[in-house]
Amino acid sequence: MRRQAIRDDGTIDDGVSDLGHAVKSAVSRLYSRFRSERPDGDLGDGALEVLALLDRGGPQTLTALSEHHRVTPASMSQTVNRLASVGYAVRARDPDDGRRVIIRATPMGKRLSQAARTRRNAWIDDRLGELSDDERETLAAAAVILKRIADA
Amino acid sequence: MRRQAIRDDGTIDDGVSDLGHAVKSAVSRLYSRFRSERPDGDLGDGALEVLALLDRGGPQTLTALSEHHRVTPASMSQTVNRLASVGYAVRARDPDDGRRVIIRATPMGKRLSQAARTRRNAWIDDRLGELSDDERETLAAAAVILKRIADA
DNA sequence: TATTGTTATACTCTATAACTATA
DNA sequence: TATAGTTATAGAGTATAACAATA
Repeated sequence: MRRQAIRDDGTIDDGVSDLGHAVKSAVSRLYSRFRSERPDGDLGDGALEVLALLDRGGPQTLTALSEHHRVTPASMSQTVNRLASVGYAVRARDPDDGRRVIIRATPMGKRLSQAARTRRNAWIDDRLGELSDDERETLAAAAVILKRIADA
Repeated sequence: MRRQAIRDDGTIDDGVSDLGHAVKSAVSRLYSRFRSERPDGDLGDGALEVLALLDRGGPQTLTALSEHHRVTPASMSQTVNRLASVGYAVRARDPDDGRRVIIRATPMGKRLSQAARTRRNAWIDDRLGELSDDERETLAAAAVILKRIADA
Protein backbone atom coordinates (compact mmCIF):
# COMPACT_ATOMS: atom_id res chain seq x y z
CA MET A 1 0.00 0.00 0.00
CA ARG A 2 1.25 3.42 -0.95
CA ARG A 3 2.21 5.89 1.75
CA GLN A 4 -0.08 8.90 1.83
CA ALA A 5 -0.20 12.06 3.91
CA ILE A 6 -2.72 14.83 4.19
CA ARG A 7 -1.15 18.16 3.44
CA ASP A 8 -1.89 21.34 5.37
CA ASP A 9 -4.29 22.42 2.68
CA GLY A 10 -6.19 19.18 2.88
CA THR A 11 -4.98 17.65 -0.36
CA ILE A 12 -3.31 14.27 -0.52
CA ASP A 13 0.46 14.00 -1.01
CA ASP A 14 0.80 10.65 -2.76
CA GLY A 15 4.43 11.07 -3.73
CA VAL A 16 3.58 11.54 -7.39
CA SER A 17 5.01 14.41 -9.40
CA ASP A 18 3.12 17.41 -8.14
CA LEU A 19 5.36 20.43 -8.29
CA GLY A 20 2.66 22.59 -9.85
CA HIS A 21 0.40 22.06 -6.92
CA ALA A 22 3.20 22.59 -4.42
CA VAL A 23 4.16 25.92 -5.98
CA LYS A 24 0.59 27.11 -6.35
CA SER A 25 -0.28 26.09 -2.83
CA ALA A 26 2.79 27.74 -1.31
CA VAL A 27 2.19 30.96 -3.23
CA SER A 28 -1.50 31.07 -2.33
CA ARG A 29 -0.88 30.38 1.34
CA LEU A 30 1.88 32.96 1.57
CA TYR A 31 -0.19 35.56 -0.23
CA SER A 32 -3.01 35.00 2.27
CA ARG A 33 -0.52 35.36 5.07
CA PHE A 34 0.75 38.66 3.66
CA ARG A 35 -2.83 39.86 3.73
CA SER A 36 -3.44 38.78 7.32
CA GLU A 37 -0.17 40.39 8.46
CA ARG A 38 -0.89 43.67 6.69
CA PRO A 39 -0.68 46.72 8.94
CA ASP A 40 -3.97 48.50 9.50
CA GLY A 41 -4.60 51.78 7.79
CA ASP A 42 -2.66 50.99 4.65
CA LEU A 43 -4.14 51.13 1.21
CA GLY A 44 -5.17 47.80 -0.25
CA ASP A 45 -2.69 45.71 -2.17
CA GLY A 46 -3.82 46.67 -5.63
CA ALA A 47 -3.75 50.40 -5.03
CA LEU A 48 -0.42 50.28 -3.22
CA GLU A 49 1.23 48.27 -5.99
CA VAL A 50 0.03 50.77 -8.57
CA LEU A 51 1.32 53.62 -6.43
CA ALA A 52 4.72 51.90 -6.09
CA LEU A 53 4.97 51.57 -9.85
CA LEU A 54 4.08 55.23 -10.33
CA ASP A 55 6.55 56.26 -7.65
CA ARG A 56 9.54 54.25 -8.82
CA GLY A 57 8.80 53.76 -12.51
CA GLY A 58 7.40 57.21 -13.28
CA PRO A 59 4.11 58.36 -14.82
CA GLN A 60 2.20 55.81 -16.89
CA THR A 61 -0.82 55.63 -19.13
CA LEU A 62 -3.88 53.80 -17.88
CA THR A 63 -3.41 51.02 -20.43
CA ALA A 64 0.22 50.53 -19.38
CA LEU A 65 -0.83 50.20 -15.74
CA SER A 66 -3.62 47.78 -16.55
CA GLU A 67 -1.35 45.58 -18.66
CA HIS A 68 1.39 45.55 -16.07
CA HIS A 69 -1.03 44.45 -13.37
CA ARG A 70 -2.96 42.13 -15.69
CA VAL A 71 -6.37 43.65 -15.04
CA THR A 72 -8.84 45.23 -17.44
CA PRO A 73 -8.56 48.97 -18.16
CA ALA A 74 -11.97 49.35 -16.50
CA SER A 75 -10.65 47.82 -13.29
CA MET A 76 -7.51 49.92 -13.34
CA SER A 77 -9.53 53.09 -13.92
CA GLN A 78 -11.35 52.39 -10.68
CA THR A 79 -8.15 51.71 -8.76
CA VAL A 80 -6.83 55.05 -10.04
CA ASN A 81 -10.09 56.63 -8.89
CA ARG A 82 -9.39 55.38 -5.38
CA LEU A 83 -5.84 56.72 -5.43
CA ALA A 84 -6.95 60.05 -6.87
CA SER A 85 -9.81 60.44 -4.38
CA VAL A 86 -7.34 60.50 -1.49
CA GLY A 87 -4.80 62.68 -3.28
CA TYR A 88 -2.12 60.07 -3.92
CA ALA A 89 -2.30 60.23 -7.72
CA VAL A 90 -3.47 62.63 -10.41
CA ARG A 91 -4.62 62.22 -14.00
CA ALA A 92 -3.51 64.44 -16.88
CA ARG A 93 -4.34 64.39 -20.57
CA ASP A 94 -1.46 63.30 -22.83
CA PRO A 95 -0.71 66.44 -24.94
CA ASP A 96 0.48 64.26 -27.84
CA ASP A 97 -2.57 61.99 -27.98
CA GLY A 98 -5.82 63.27 -26.54
CA ARG A 99 -7.12 59.75 -26.00
CA ARG A 100 -4.40 58.94 -23.52
CA VAL A 101 -4.36 59.76 -19.83
CA ILE A 102 -1.10 59.99 -17.93
CA ILE A 103 -1.30 59.02 -14.25
CA ARG A 104 1.36 60.08 -11.80
CA ALA A 105 1.92 59.86 -8.07
CA THR A 106 1.71 63.08 -6.06
CA PRO A 107 4.48 63.94 -3.58
CA MET A 108 2.15 62.76 -0.82
CA GLY A 109 1.52 59.54 -2.72
CA LYS A 110 5.25 58.96 -3.12
CA ARG A 111 5.86 59.48 0.59
CA LEU A 112 3.04 57.07 1.43
CA SER A 113 4.34 54.46 -0.98
CA GLN A 114 7.84 54.52 0.44
CA ALA A 115 6.68 54.37 4.04
CA ALA A 116 4.21 51.59 3.30
CA ARG A 117 6.82 49.46 1.61
CA THR A 118 8.97 49.42 4.73
CA ARG A 119 5.99 48.67 6.97
CA ARG A 120 4.69 45.91 4.77
CA ASN A 121 8.00 44.15 4.29
CA ALA A 122 8.64 43.99 8.03
CA TRP A 123 6.84 40.70 8.54
CA ILE A 124 8.53 38.79 5.71
CA ASP A 125 11.91 40.33 6.55
CA ASP A 126 11.58 38.98 10.08
CA ARG A 127 10.67 35.51 8.84
CA LEU A 128 13.57 35.43 6.38
CA GLY A 129 15.95 36.47 9.12
CA GLU A 130 15.17 33.21 10.91
CA LEU A 131 16.32 31.05 7.98
CA SER A 132 19.73 29.57 7.24
CA ASP A 133 21.99 31.08 4.58
CA ASP A 134 21.30 28.08 2.37
CA GLU A 135 17.57 28.55 2.66
CA ARG A 136 17.84 32.24 1.83
CA GLU A 137 19.92 31.39 -1.24
CA THR A 138 17.28 28.91 -2.34
CA LEU A 139 14.57 31.55 -1.98
CA ALA A 140 16.62 34.16 -3.82
CA ALA A 141 17.07 31.78 -6.74
CA ALA A 142 13.42 30.73 -6.64
CA ALA A 143 12.20 34.33 -6.58
CA VAL A 144 13.99 34.99 -9.86
CA ILE A 145 12.42 31.93 -11.49
CA LEU A 146 8.93 32.68 -10.15
CA LYS A 147 9.13 36.28 -11.28
CA ARG A 148 10.13 35.15 -14.74
CA ILE A 149 7.19 32.74 -14.89
CA ALA A 150 4.77 35.38 -13.64
CA ASP A 151 5.89 37.92 -16.22
CA ALA A 152 6.23 35.59 -19.20
CA MET B 1 27.89 56.29 -8.96
CA ARG B 2 26.00 53.19 -7.99
CA ARG B 3 24.43 51.02 -10.64
CA GLN B 4 20.67 51.03 -10.48
CA ALA B 5 17.93 49.29 -12.45
CA ILE B 6 14.19 49.67 -12.46
CA ARG B 7 12.49 46.40 -11.73
CA ASP B 8 9.35 45.20 -13.49
CA ASP B 9 7.28 46.36 -10.57
CA GLY B 10 8.74 49.81 -10.76
CA THR B 11 10.90 49.63 -7.65
CA ILE B 12 14.62 50.31 -7.73
CA ASP B 13 17.10 47.43 -7.50
CA ASP B 14 20.08 49.10 -5.85
CA GLY B 15 21.94 45.87 -5.09
CA VAL B 16 21.31 46.17 -1.36
CA SER B 17 20.00 43.26 0.68
CA ASP B 18 16.43 42.96 -0.44
CA LEU B 19 15.33 39.36 -0.30
CA GLY B 20 12.10 40.21 1.50
CA HIS B 21 11.01 42.45 -1.30
CA ALA B 22 12.05 39.94 -3.96
CA VAL B 23 10.03 37.16 -2.34
CA LYS B 24 7.00 39.33 -1.70
CA SER B 25 7.08 40.75 -5.19
CA ALA B 26 7.45 37.33 -6.85
CA VAL B 27 4.63 35.87 -4.78
CA SER B 28 2.32 38.81 -5.43
CA ARG B 29 3.00 38.83 -9.15
CA LEU B 30 2.52 35.09 -9.49
CA TYR B 31 -0.68 35.17 -7.46
CA SER B 32 -2.04 37.86 -9.79
CA ARG B 33 -1.06 35.73 -12.73
CA PHE B 34 -2.88 32.72 -11.30
CA ARG B 35 -5.97 34.92 -11.08
CA SER B 36 -5.68 36.18 -14.66
CA GLU B 37 -5.14 32.62 -15.96
CA ARG B 38 -8.11 31.23 -14.04
CA PRO B 39 -10.60 29.35 -16.21
CA ASP B 40 -14.01 30.96 -16.47
CA GLY B 41 -16.91 29.45 -14.63
CA ASP B 42 -14.93 28.32 -11.62
CA LEU B 43 -15.72 29.33 -8.10
CA GLY B 44 -13.57 32.08 -6.66
CA ASP B 45 -10.29 31.24 -5.00
CA GLY B 46 -11.48 31.44 -1.43
CA ALA B 47 -14.48 29.19 -1.94
CA LEU B 48 -12.54 26.66 -3.98
CA GLU B 49 -9.77 26.42 -1.40
CA VAL B 50 -12.31 25.78 1.34
CA LEU B 51 -13.98 23.14 -0.80
CA ALA B 52 -10.62 21.43 -1.42
CA LEU B 53 -9.97 21.27 2.31
CA LEU B 54 -13.41 19.81 2.96
CA ASP B 55 -12.95 17.30 0.15
CA ARG B 56 -9.50 16.05 1.03
CA GLY B 57 -9.29 16.80 4.75
CA GLY B 58 -12.83 15.86 5.75
CA PRO B 59 -15.62 17.75 7.54
CA GLN B 60 -14.56 20.74 9.67
CA THR B 61 -16.06 23.19 12.10
CA LEU B 62 -16.46 26.78 11.01
CA THR B 63 -13.79 27.94 13.43
CA ALA B 64 -11.32 25.35 12.14
CA LEU B 65 -11.91 26.53 8.58
CA SER B 66 -11.55 30.18 9.50
CA GLU B 67 -8.29 29.57 11.36
CA HIS B 68 -6.82 27.48 8.59
CA HIS B 69 -7.54 30.19 6.04
CA ARG B 70 -6.65 33.02 8.41
CA VAL B 71 -9.91 34.89 8.03
CA THR B 72 -12.49 35.87 10.64
CA PRO B 73 -15.29 33.41 11.45
CA ALA B 74 -17.71 35.97 10.03
CA SER B 75 -15.91 35.93 6.69
CA MET B 76 -15.76 32.15 6.60
CA SER B 77 -19.46 31.90 7.42
CA GLN B 78 -20.17 33.89 4.27
CA THR B 79 -17.87 31.77 2.14
CA VAL B 80 -19.71 28.70 3.44
CA ASN B 81 -22.98 30.43 2.54
CA ARG B 82 -21.79 30.74 -1.04
CA LEU B 83 -20.77 27.09 -1.19
CA ALA B 84 -24.02 25.96 0.42
CA SER B 85 -26.19 28.13 -1.85
CA VAL B 86 -24.96 26.22 -4.90
CA GLY B 87 -25.11 22.81 -3.23
CA TYR B 88 -21.38 22.19 -2.85
CA ALA B 89 -21.37 22.08 0.96
CA VAL B 90 -23.82 21.51 3.79
CA ARG B 91 -23.94 22.53 7.44
CA ALA B 92 -24.88 20.23 10.31
CA ARG B 93 -25.12 20.79 14.04
CA ASP B 94 -22.41 19.04 16.10
CA PRO B 95 -24.37 16.52 18.23
CA ASP B 96 -21.76 16.74 21.00
CA ASP B 97 -21.73 20.54 21.28
CA GLY B 98 -24.75 22.43 20.05
CA ARG B 99 -22.73 25.59 19.50
CA ARG B 100 -20.60 23.97 16.84
CA VAL B 101 -21.44 23.58 13.17
CA ILE B 102 -19.82 20.87 11.05
CA ILE B 103 -19.38 21.75 7.39
CA ARG B 104 -18.85 19.06 4.78
CA ALA B 105 -18.57 18.90 1.00
CA THR B 106 -21.41 17.24 -0.89
CA PRO B 107 -20.63 14.59 -3.54
CA MET B 108 -21.25 17.28 -6.16
CA GLY B 109 -18.89 19.61 -4.32
CA LYS B 110 -16.20 16.95 -4.22
CA ARG B 111 -16.50 16.29 -7.93
CA LEU B 112 -16.28 20.01 -8.65
CA SER B 113 -13.25 20.43 -6.41
CA GLN B 114 -11.33 17.64 -8.09
CA ALA B 115 -12.14 18.79 -11.60
CA ALA B 116 -11.29 22.39 -10.77
CA ARG B 117 -7.94 21.46 -9.32
CA THR B 118 -6.85 19.86 -12.59
CA ARG B 119 -8.13 22.79 -14.63
CA ARG B 120 -6.51 25.36 -12.42
CA ASN B 121 -3.12 23.69 -12.22
CA ALA B 122 -2.86 23.40 -16.00
CA TRP B 123 -1.27 26.79 -16.50
CA ILE B 124 1.44 26.46 -13.84
CA ASP B 125 2.14 22.84 -14.86
CA ASP B 126 2.81 24.02 -18.40
CA ARG B 127 5.16 26.74 -17.22
CA LEU B 128 7.08 24.37 -14.96
CA GLY B 129 7.46 21.94 -17.82
CA GLU B 130 9.53 24.54 -19.65
CA LEU B 131 12.13 24.78 -16.86
CA SER B 132 15.38 22.86 -16.41
CA ASP B 133 15.63 20.07 -13.85
CA ASP B 134 17.80 22.31 -11.68
CA GLU B 135 15.22 25.05 -11.72
CA ARG B 136 12.46 22.64 -10.79
CA GLU B 137 14.56 21.37 -7.89
CA THR B 138 15.08 24.92 -6.70
CA LEU B 139 11.34 25.57 -6.81
CA ALA B 140 10.53 22.32 -5.03
CA ALA B 141 12.91 23.26 -2.21
CA ALA B 142 11.61 26.82 -2.11
CA ALA B 143 7.98 25.70 -1.98
CA VAL B 144 8.71 23.77 1.21
CA ILE B 145 10.36 26.77 2.83
CA LEU B 146 7.64 29.19 1.75
CA LYS B 147 4.90 26.87 2.97
CA ARG B 148 6.63 26.62 6.34
CA ILE B 149 6.86 30.41 6.60
CA ALA B 150 3.23 30.85 5.59
CA ASP B 151 1.99 28.38 8.18
CA ALA B 152 4.28 29.35 11.02
C1' DT C 1 -12.96 52.15 -37.77
C1' DA C 2 -9.72 51.44 -34.11
C1' DT C 3 -7.90 52.96 -29.77
C1' DT C 4 -8.20 54.91 -25.12
C1' DG C 5 -10.56 55.57 -21.26
C1' DT C 6 -14.84 55.95 -18.30
C1' DT C 7 -19.13 54.76 -15.89
C1' DA C 8 -22.75 51.46 -14.41
C1' DT C 9 -23.46 47.31 -12.38
C1' DA C 10 -22.47 43.06 -10.11
C1' DC C 11 -19.76 39.38 -7.83
C1' DT C 12 -16.08 37.65 -4.54
C1' DC C 13 -13.68 38.23 -0.51
C1' DT C 14 -12.62 40.56 3.32
C1' DA C 15 -13.59 43.21 7.79
C1' DT C 16 -16.07 45.12 12.13
C1' DA C 17 -20.10 45.46 14.95
C1' DA C 18 -24.06 43.64 16.90
C1' DC C 19 -26.57 39.77 17.65
C1' DT C 20 -28.38 34.68 19.05
C1' DA C 21 -27.72 30.23 20.99
C1' DT C 22 -25.27 26.99 23.69
C1' DA C 23 -21.82 25.64 27.29
C1' DT D 1 -19.43 34.59 31.41
C1' DA D 2 -17.24 32.45 27.56
C1' DT D 3 -17.54 30.18 23.15
C1' DA D 4 -19.43 29.28 18.39
C1' DG D 5 -21.67 31.01 14.85
C1' DT D 6 -24.63 34.36 12.15
C1' DT D 7 -26.28 38.57 9.87
C1' DA D 8 -25.85 43.50 8.54
C1' DT D 9 -23.11 46.58 6.47
C1' DA D 10 -19.14 48.40 4.19
C1' DG D 11 -14.96 48.63 1.33
C1' DA D 12 -11.36 46.76 -2.03
C1' DG D 13 -10.71 44.62 -6.16
C1' DT D 14 -12.26 42.31 -9.97
C1' DA D 15 -15.24 41.65 -14.32
C1' DT D 16 -18.46 42.67 -18.46
C1' DA D 17 -21.29 45.78 -21.05
C1' DA D 18 -22.25 50.13 -22.82
C1' DC D 19 -20.60 54.45 -23.72
C1' DA D 20 -17.73 58.94 -25.15
C1' DA D 21 -13.80 61.06 -27.09
C1' DT D 22 -9.93 61.08 -30.06
C1' DA D 23 -6.96 59.19 -33.78
